[in-house]
Amino acid sequence: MPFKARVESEDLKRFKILDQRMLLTADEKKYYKALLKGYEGEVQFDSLTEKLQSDSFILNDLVLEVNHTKFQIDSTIIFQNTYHFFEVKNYEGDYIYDPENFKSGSGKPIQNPLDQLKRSKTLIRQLLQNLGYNLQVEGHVIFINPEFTLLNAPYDLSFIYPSQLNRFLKKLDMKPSRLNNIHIKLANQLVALHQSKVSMIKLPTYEYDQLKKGLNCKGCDSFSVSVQGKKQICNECGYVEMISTAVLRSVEEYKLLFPNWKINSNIIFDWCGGAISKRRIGRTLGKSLKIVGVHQWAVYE
DNA sequence: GTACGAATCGTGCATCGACA
DNA sequence: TGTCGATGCACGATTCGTAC
Repeated sequence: MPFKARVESEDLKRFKILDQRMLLTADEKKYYKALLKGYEGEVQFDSLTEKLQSDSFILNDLVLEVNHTKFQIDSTIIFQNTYHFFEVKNYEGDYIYDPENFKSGSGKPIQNPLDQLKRSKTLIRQLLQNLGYNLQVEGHVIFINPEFTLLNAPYDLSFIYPSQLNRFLKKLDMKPSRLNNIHIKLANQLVALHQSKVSMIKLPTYEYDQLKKGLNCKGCDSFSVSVQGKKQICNECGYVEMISTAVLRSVEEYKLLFPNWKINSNIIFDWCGGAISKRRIGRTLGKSLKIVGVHQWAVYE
């Protein structure tokens, strides 16, 4: 059980909704797929670190700030004498190592993860120093995807390839470690310093009118659904969901995309594409949300 | 499988009440 | 004073769970 678990960021959720409800440009789509793949890789790495038996604290996904510089750490493990941090890459296919430019198989230059690692290491050292801790800092780039190959790579202990991952974690797990109150204090401080509201994701611009309205399927995201009694049935995959649940799920999407907008049955009626009557929507909202005000000034919170 | 009751839903109508 | 969205009520239809 990690000291700080990873949660899917609100911006990634927003991107997913936008992908379903509007036509993204090719670049936006590519960017979203890369973000999603990166997140999946991090989750995959989390599932491996969770198995560690040694006395350690795992903190996933930290966004910290030192001297007005923000930086993100995919995964952190605090041992007795060492602060391990990890940059997880879910790259797939052949990549070519070049000290100047890391290149994908197609020859497209990408940022060398070692540069990112060095920068994070410097900032972490500064942060620990500022907080008054004297721990050794070690960083690694984890290539999590088994289909990844890095050509022309120098021997560098900072890179952990898929074939090395299990051995690496096993070695890490054998590290003698005994945590005490100082480590608990550090872990709590890091969680407190974590800037959950800061997002490194750049969302496409969107407006209500350009978004697709309607209820969608929880199983396959299709908007081709039928309402039969109390249930919504997907015409594509056959997934069955209670109407009330589908409406509330849709309301959550609306709230994510328009956090400052008011919610009433009329707006949600439109957001759901008019598939469900306003009275039914009103009843559903009334059961799960708090209503403030009356008549046309009523707002659900 | 059938019967039954409870819960839920859709519809229509009237009413409420702050606002323009 | 008209507008407009929420609300209450009545009624019938549908769905669901339970017992037999």
